[in-house]
Amino acid sequence: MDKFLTDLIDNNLTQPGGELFNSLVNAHKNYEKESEANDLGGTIDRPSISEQVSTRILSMIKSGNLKAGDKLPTEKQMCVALGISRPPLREALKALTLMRILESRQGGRYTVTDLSPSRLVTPFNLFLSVPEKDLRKQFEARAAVELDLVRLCVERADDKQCERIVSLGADGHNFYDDPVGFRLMDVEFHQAINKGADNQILSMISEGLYNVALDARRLVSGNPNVNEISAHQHCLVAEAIANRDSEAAALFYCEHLDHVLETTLNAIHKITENKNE
Amino acid sequence: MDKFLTDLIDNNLTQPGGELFNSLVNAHKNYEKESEANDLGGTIDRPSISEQVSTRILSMIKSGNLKAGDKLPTEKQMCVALGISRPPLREALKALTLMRILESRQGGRYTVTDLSPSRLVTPFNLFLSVPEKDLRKQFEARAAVELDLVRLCVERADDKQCERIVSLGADGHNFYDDPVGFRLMDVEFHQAINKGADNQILSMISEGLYNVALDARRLVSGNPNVNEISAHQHCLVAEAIANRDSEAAALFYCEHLDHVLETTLNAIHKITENKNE
DNA sequence: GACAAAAATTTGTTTGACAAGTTTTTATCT
DNA sequence: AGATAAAAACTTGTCAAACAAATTTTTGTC
Repeated sequence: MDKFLTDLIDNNLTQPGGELFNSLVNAHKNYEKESEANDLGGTIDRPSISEQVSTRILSMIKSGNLKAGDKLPTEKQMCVALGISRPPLREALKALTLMRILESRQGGRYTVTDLSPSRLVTPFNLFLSVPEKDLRKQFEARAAVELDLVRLCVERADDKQCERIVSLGADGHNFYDDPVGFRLMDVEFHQAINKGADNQILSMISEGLYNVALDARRLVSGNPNVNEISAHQHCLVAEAIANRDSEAAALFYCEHLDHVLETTLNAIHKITENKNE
Repeated sequence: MDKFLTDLIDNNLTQPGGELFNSLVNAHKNYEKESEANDLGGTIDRPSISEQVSTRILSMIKSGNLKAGDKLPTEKQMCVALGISRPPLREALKALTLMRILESRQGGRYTVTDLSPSRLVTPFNLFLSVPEKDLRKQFEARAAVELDLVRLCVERADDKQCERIVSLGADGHNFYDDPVGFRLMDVEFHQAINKGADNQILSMISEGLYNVALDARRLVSGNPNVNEISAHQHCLVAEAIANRDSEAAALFYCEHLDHVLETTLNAIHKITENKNE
């Protein structure tokens, strides 16, 4: 654990921001001199300590000095190592916590999360939060991303992954009357396809879009008929993937998206009608 | 400005997390009673104040109560409005600052950034911009999104928009030796296509991916030969769009992406070779 | 040696203070 | 009266010390 502290202070000096952090360690005590020492016209907008620390920790994760599951030293230790006080350090730590890069519990220590894409999507769906008016465009975007994921899945998934997709598709028939169960299965099904496609970036985007649409989906998943059709379409997609038929898989998936969109729009219309009564 | 404070406290109660925040406003003063009042088995892992505040502000941005460019009240005002002390509030504020959602200057106030995808993606190119293996996947994702944008553009762009795309494509020939100018033109060209496609969600994703790749692109855009080929491909794409030939446009765009990917990979290889010397 | 209670440790929060930069006000001069 | 510069007020950035709440470690007992 001591190793972390030394790394935190003086490692990766070649990386951008390294020299900046060195000046940080010397703190602001000799700050009057810094202005003339830093005469290379560099940092006009001196970043705050919390920013420097958080980018520092991020760069340690990037360079592999800090891996998923690692425990950080205590706040006190980091404070004395960096020569700063607790509030700025905590600001940096909490910033990384909000980004789902670190986790903390009162009494315990800060730990690095698994850094899985599903965890890191959170900020992405910030600008994906769109009113239901744009539901069609939302599904247009999903079609672009997810159809490509399906095609990639056909191309790359191994037999084991195909099996899982088929089995998840078949599972859907058991959840016609169980909205929560059906949604959970649905998530699993889509994630299995994403995993088979083996492109984290696209998966991340897909998950973000999926989560945005999830509120609306809650409206329709209570309908057994809708679920039955969805389950059937899942099976068709799964079969096509297992048969390595890219075109068919994309086609069936497209139909599935259309179906979900239509039923969602219907549900929204019904609700707005009821409201107007 | 007063409006913000009232909104911050008691708006959007229907949103998830709303009731949680209400209990926050009442603070921990009557915390002993909360345990029996909160008997519905709810929050076992009580999120920290800073987390609650930051998600609160985020939800205000999502719901439109807080728009780009808005100034926040002072820390003091927010503290008394929420009934919390400065450090937790600052932790929340700095977390959003690190995510490029807020900006702050010493002495000034916190302001909401323009919330552009290029800004919000910055903290994340940490994870995406690293190894060249991921570069291919990155371009795979771009292909999925941008090819669809091109197809939509062919479908929806009016004549005026087509003209602009063609003219921007032709402009490229003037910037073979001007890396900065060429990149600016490149951005305009892509944005013109995005605008013609008329799907904000896909445009945002595309812009985000584009900006992630921008660091790498800086490496190659200094090469006049590369720029010449790119400009030529732009023209082909623009022509196809103007002719409403969806297939051709997608094909040429695909070639363009391949070309950029290849030249970028070459540039990276050269750099790593030089490092090993 | 296993288990429960107590102590020490650690994060979460509060209060108060000062430094550094920005904005507003005030005073002065033309 | 209006423009300009100095000064005051304000705001964010940082530090310090303290306590509350939860966890981990130690200790004591059986």
